[in-house]
Amino acid sequence: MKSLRVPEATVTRLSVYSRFLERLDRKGITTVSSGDIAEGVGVSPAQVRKDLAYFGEFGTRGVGYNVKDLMRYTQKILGLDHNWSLILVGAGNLGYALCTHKGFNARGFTIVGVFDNDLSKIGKQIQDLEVYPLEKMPEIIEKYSARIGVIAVPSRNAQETADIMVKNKLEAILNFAPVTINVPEHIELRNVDLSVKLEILTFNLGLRSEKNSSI
Amino acid sequence: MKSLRVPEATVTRLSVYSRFLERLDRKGITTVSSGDIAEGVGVSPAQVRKDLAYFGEFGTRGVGYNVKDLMRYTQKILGLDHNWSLILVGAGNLGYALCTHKGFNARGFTIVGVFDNDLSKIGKQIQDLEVYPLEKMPEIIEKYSARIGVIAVPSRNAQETADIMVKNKLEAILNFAPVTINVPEHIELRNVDLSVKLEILTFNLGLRSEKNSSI
DNA sequence: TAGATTGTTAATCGATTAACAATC
DNA sequence: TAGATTGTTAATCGATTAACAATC
Repeated sequence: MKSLRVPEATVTRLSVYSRFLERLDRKGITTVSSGDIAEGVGVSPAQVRKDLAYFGEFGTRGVGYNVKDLMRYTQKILGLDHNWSLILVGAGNLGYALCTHKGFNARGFTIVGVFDNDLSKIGKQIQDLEVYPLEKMPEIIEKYSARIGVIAVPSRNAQETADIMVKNKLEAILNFAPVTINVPEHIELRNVDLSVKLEILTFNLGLRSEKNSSI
Repeated sequence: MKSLRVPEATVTRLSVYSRFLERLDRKGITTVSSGDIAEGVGVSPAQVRKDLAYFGEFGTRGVGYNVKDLMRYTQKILGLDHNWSLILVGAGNLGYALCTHKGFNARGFTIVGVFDNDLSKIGKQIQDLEVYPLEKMPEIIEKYSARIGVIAVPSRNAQETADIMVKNKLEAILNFAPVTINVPEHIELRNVDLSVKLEILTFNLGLRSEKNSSI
């Protein structure tokens, strides 16, 4: 597996390809072409081949790709060939939702600890997890070798939560709070903002209304 | 407000600027420079000015931008100057979570109807919303002039749900199911995949381990 | 006026696409 | 072999950045 600068968009698409391949595999389909994948996920065939080319040669000229093999390759590339333990901070509505969300487990992500400093939440049970105070974080991280933290606290507490995660040696953070947080260079940080995509929709609906009204 | 091809990344950043400006406004700060915004949200000052330039001239040379004004401009551009009614299909864990999520309301999005075809879910109460059967969708869309639908059903039901939304004249769809769905050209569609960003993190952590092991 | 910061142009950078030789 | 599809190069396209004139 080559190791060079891969566009983040490529990694995102790889994740989509991976899911598509899983579906084909479940259907019992054994071979796909870049064109099939492209059509299935809504990109160009050249894009599919180029994305894969960052990581190696997985196909057979004149034939296409073996579904099961390519599926496993993409999963391996994305790090989905083994389980990941997640630490989650914030036992509010969003935190609760993320804990009960089955999509994470399906991709090999397991939330192994939920933390909150709100006394009214500590001790509560979320499925088979008990909400712990933040002090218990190091212990759980150690126990499950967790490397990734998920922030599901209100915006005003997001930065301090990130700081604690960094102090506790987590290496990557997924932030659901709609606020910019700062972490040292060596920490991987990504934000998921649940309403940004909605705002893109409303932006586009707005553009559309303008066009109509100007006719 | 000019109407030209605006990069989607610009719209996404605009949403981030908007939130940052709201925060400054709450703090009572009245003026910002592109450099301040850039530092606050982690982009370059040129990027900030360029993004704003798609929509007009909002600043004063030598001075900067008026926080309150720019905040309102960005909100208006994003369509956040008025409320949007959302229809949600899928009353499972994710659907429940989205209904109880306060972040939507904070940005002017109100879920006005929750639908599911699962008999065990119909009639249930999610906060002040009752889960209705899908047949009731046209009525609710009409009543609240909803234009946007949110898909929170399992992947296998996502396409049919989208089809129903299209048939019911919704104009935009936000899809939380991790599957590619097809809609007519004139429908705005965006996907939110809760684990894609996690996979980018695991991809990067994987790259890192490789580097370390190759030392 | 001097200092600061915008708005905008031109240069750079990077990603996507088209095209085709390689090859099954 | 003929047909098909990959892997890869070169061309295109688009977005970001640097730089600076405009101007408060």
